[in-house]
Amino acid sequence: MPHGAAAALIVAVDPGELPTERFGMLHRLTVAQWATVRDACCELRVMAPGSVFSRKGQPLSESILLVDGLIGRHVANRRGQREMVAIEVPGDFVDLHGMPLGHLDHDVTVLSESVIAVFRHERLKKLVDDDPELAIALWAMTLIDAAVHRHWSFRLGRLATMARIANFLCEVDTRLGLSGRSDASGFALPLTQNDLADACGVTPVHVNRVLRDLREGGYCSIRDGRVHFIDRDALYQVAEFDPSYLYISSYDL
Amino acid sequence: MPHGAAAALIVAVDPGELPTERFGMLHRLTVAQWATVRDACCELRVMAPGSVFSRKGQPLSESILLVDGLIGRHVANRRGQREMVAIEVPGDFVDLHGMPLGHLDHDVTVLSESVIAVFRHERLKKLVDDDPELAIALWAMTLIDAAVHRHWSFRLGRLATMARIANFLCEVDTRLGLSGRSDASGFALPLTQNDLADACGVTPVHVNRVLRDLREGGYCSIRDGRVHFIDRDALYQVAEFDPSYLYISSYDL
DNA sequence: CGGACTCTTGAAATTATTCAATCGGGGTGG
DNA sequence: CCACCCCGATTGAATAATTTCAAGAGTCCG
Repeated sequence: MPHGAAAALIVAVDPGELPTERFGMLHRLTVAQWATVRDACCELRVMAPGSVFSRKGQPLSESILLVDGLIGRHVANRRGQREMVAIEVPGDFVDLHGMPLGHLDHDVTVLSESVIAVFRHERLKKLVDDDPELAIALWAMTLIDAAVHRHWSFRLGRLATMARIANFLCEVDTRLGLSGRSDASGFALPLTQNDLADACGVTPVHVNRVLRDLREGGYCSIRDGRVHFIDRDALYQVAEFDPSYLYISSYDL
Repeated sequence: MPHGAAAALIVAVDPGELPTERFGMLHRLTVAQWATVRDACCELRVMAPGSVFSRKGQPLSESILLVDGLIGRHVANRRGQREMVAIEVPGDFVDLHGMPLGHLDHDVTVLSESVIAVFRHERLKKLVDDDPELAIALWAMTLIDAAVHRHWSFRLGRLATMARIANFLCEVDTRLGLSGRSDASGFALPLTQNDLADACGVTPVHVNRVLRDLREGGYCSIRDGRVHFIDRDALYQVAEFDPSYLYISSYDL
């Protein structure tokens, strides 16, 4: 398969493989709500990195939950300028907003090999029609998404590049931590410097230099698709990271 | 009253003054839905510019709809750095997301004298519990909010400053146009250059220079709190503005 | 081995910020 | 009533941050 192609489902998996335990942002649902939602899943798929799950404007009839891996959402203009406007970690609904809206304003791209759970809109619609509490819970999950967007605007508009990249890393660390995918030594982050540049609104060359500064400044280093903390507290400090926008305290942990 | 103080309700108005006709984003509701929502309004208020409607973290029991004026939402950190992460125009629900979430991750500030309609969460909750279609419609309105956030991330991350400021102006023009508040000559925009700087992630000094470039480049000028088009098409061009992210085509006009 | 992609570094050019100063209008206190 | 003050707008000059252009090294893969 040619590199960078808009590839393709690798393999379909039995939806029974979907964890019965909540993980990540799914902790916002009660145990009963997750059981209800989980039952509505029609399919599990494994997707290859580089594949495009859906494109801006395309009519949608299903939404997906990320079970494992990393997915990005990108806004692009005609000139091919691309900005990553969101990154999804396990436990996130990637495009639940496609259900009320019908189509998306951005592309959805698989950043690293991912397992996704597919939900047909008609079944989700029935769930929320029948259960106003569940509707509010799912609504709230999309609203946290929006809160993260706001934080990204703040990060892009007001933080200097070192703080900006550090802040991005802290967010991913914190969100991955919600599903046990981060520990005191660091976390897996299989992104290229190009991806980081897309997410942080700078050029790849500049990302490279700032990562060196973070490394030489004793904050963290990135090697082999993994962030290694050198001084985690210092990193959070230089990032000016305050996780309150993630609304984690209101999770049902 | 001291200048810049966190002031104050000017006057309460009879909720009967709330228009029976839909305006702006409210066109996304059906006529019947708007009648239902409108009935749930408990109060109309006029607020002075500079007053803070609500602050990050503060528990909320009501949400507001902007009827007239301009309202900004700001994210700030401890160091006092402030970024405007959203601007609200008439017809927008300013903090509907406060209902499912309970508190906000940002401040809500009145940018110019505004009329707001107040809705108690308990009444909104009852509306959405009783009417799944209305719930989805309100949900979708908050999702368009998120789509605008994504566009702001794109704008901040990928557009050069002139395109960035122009793009901001085009967005406000388009959104104000939905309630007849913009015409071929321009539109009222009672913001300071400082506000523009907050919204576009640059310094006020730089905003000033770029506004001069826009003026001398024959795009638009800002005088007396009003944007005057010199060449509206050229402005939209230099802004690389594509309004699809506003989901206007799916309005019930 | 060739090709594609990623990471890395240097140097020059460009963009944006910072610091400093001026100007004008609107409102305030004397 | 008027001098004063604050704020917003404006400009210049020096400094700092970032991009652009160019080149080279390492790696993976067919």
